[in-house]
Amino acid sequence: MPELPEVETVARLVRPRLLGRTIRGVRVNWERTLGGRSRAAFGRLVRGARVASVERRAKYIVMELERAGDVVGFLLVHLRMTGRLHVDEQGSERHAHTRVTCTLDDGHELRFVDVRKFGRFEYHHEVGGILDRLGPEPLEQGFDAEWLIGALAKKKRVLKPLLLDQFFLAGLGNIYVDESLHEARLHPLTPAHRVSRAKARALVQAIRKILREAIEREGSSFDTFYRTPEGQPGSYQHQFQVYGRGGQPCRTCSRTISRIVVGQRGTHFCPRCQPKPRTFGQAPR
DNA sequence: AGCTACTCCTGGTAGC
DNA sequence: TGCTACCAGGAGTAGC
Repeated sequence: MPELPEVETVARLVRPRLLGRTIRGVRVNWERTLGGRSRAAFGRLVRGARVASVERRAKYIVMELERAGDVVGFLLVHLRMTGRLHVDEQGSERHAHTRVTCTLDDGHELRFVDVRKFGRFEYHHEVGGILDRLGPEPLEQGFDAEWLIGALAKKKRVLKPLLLDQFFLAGLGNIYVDESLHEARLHPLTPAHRVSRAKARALVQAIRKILREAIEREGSSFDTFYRTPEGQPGSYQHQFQVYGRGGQPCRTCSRTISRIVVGQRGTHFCPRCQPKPRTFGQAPR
């Protein structure tokens, strides 16, 4: 699933191909991808606009659109499970699951391909209302041990769903939460307010390290879905310590990795490296 | 506040 | 071989 490292990789690769390009035409093959706007309205808003910037915020790719030098709106792209962005030559073979196509003024097309149709390719006049509500970026300044210690103390939720919550912390998904919790040696069911200061510090370091390494390897590609816009798979999946490794030995201690379900999500951890905190699972006394 | 369940989707695969 | 049933899951929502 595309998470922060995959989305960052996509943004970096499409940016130089889109900056300064003007969108000449739009074709929509699956209207729901537009997030509620009609094909006609979407086409009207986007046609003739020029791409002024391509950035990533959380798991969104955000493109500023301008007309006559003024920013008039944004394309907000979310890959969800299986979304991919391609910039291909016009007339080149089109992927069967292409949902939205924007023809550009340089003979290329921006194509949004998405097998499972969960992804979104939306136009918004403003994005502040959406993006400002999200939690901090894990690789930027607002995310540090001091912040996390304070934030965890206020929450009674368990770590796994809390770290998946984009309003708490932006960008993590199922893979990198499991990997980060293993790296920090924290059990996924640990209540947030019971995480020690030392463990919170370890978690900050773990998240930053894992995301940086994953970006360096251009993300993870363990199935046929995620590819970089160059068509290349990422390679971080070879570094997985726990994700998708239920029943296999832990690479740290050789104990068998457990797979449980937490909040409808497959959750992988090492019972020895990530022991349960003392007081739960036992009868209160 | 925070939990569960449900929805959106389709390709892959297990089981027969 | 061909069929059915089930699974994966990010995010939004409803209900408790």
